[in-house]
Amino acid sequence: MATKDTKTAIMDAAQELIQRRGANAMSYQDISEAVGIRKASIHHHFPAKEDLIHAVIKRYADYVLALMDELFESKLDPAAKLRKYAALFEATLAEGNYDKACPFAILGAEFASLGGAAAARVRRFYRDSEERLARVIEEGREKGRFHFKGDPKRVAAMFFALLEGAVLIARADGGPKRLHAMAEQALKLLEE
Amino acid sequence: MATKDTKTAIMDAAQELIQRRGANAMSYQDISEAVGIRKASIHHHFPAKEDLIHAVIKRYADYVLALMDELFESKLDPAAKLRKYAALFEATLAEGNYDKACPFAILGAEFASLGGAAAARVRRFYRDSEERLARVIEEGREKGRFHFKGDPKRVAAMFFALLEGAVLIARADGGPKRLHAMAEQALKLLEE
DNA sequence: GTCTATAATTGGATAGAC
DNA sequence: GTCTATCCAATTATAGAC
Repeated sequence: MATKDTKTAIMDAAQELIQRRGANAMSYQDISEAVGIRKASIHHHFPAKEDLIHAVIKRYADYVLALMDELFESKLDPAAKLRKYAALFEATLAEGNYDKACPFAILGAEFASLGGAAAARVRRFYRDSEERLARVIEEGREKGRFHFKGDPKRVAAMFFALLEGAVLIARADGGPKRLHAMAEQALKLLEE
Repeated sequence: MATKDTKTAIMDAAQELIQRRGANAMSYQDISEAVGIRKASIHHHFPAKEDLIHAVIKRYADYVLALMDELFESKLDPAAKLRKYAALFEATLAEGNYDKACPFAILGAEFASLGGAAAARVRRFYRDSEERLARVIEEGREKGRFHFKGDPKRVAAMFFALLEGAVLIARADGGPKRLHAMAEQALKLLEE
């Protein structure tokens, strides 16, 4: 197998930098050093920084949403599905130096300085995630595993916001274990 | 009354920029234009950008934590206390162009590029907020208003993460109403 | 305390050779 | 597709006059 092509290597480096420091704190110079090529070469693949950011988050969204589909369409118990979903956030934070967050948590904070295409992608990822979560939560209620009043969509939005917020907070204090505790507490409230 | 002193005006402008765009996307030039002074004058009050960021978040933390103390020590019902607390986040988002978030949600995302003093403040604000919330949540359980299994501290951490995440997500999609719906759903789960 | 002027560096981006 | 060389704007920060 040929070594990873340059375009992919650039996107990988950019994604890591975004997850650790944010898109505003990421420069072509940083990527250049990580990948081992010159700044001008990055511009060949991604003419503007906005193009690179957009490509990275599109790839990430496609990947995560496909993962969610696979997980949520499985035969697992609805509670187990949500636990495995939450574990994805924990796994991200547990990588390397405990300083990687979900890119969409970071970009939510940097929303105002995103280009139009990237901003639309972020918004869409929020909607797509919540929509999928809502189906699992509804399934859980129908099967008698979850007990709550109100719209499953609202519970889904709540659970999603909790995880996105928790990944930022736990990164600053407590790490993956703390993130796990927060998600688990929400699940307990639903299961009660 | 004399007009607002320059130092305060600089901090006000910086805070707004942080809440809208983030600390990394905020420059002395932006502040200079907002306040109507020269860049060099800002350096007289805050020699380095890190000093300014630290001053702004210290002031904000002191303000919010004092507000929380006043609210949480009142005679209100514990559920009403949490609803009023959540309303603070909604009010922030509802200001101006619906694009202001809690500074500590933004700075959680920018955590890696913060100076040591600012990072410590952010961490401390998370802890202080959760500690105060935990007391109200415990009070609610003792009074039979909230029903849940597990540690009140975990519920507090969950509720806090939910609000910090929700303010970022709702800013991108749905606005204050959506933020309200998410907080309300969490309260319903506690009250059930 | 505020200004002008300027330094020193970094950032995103382009032209053109190889 | 990658490189060298370069441009231009922005950014943080300082020196020194008023």
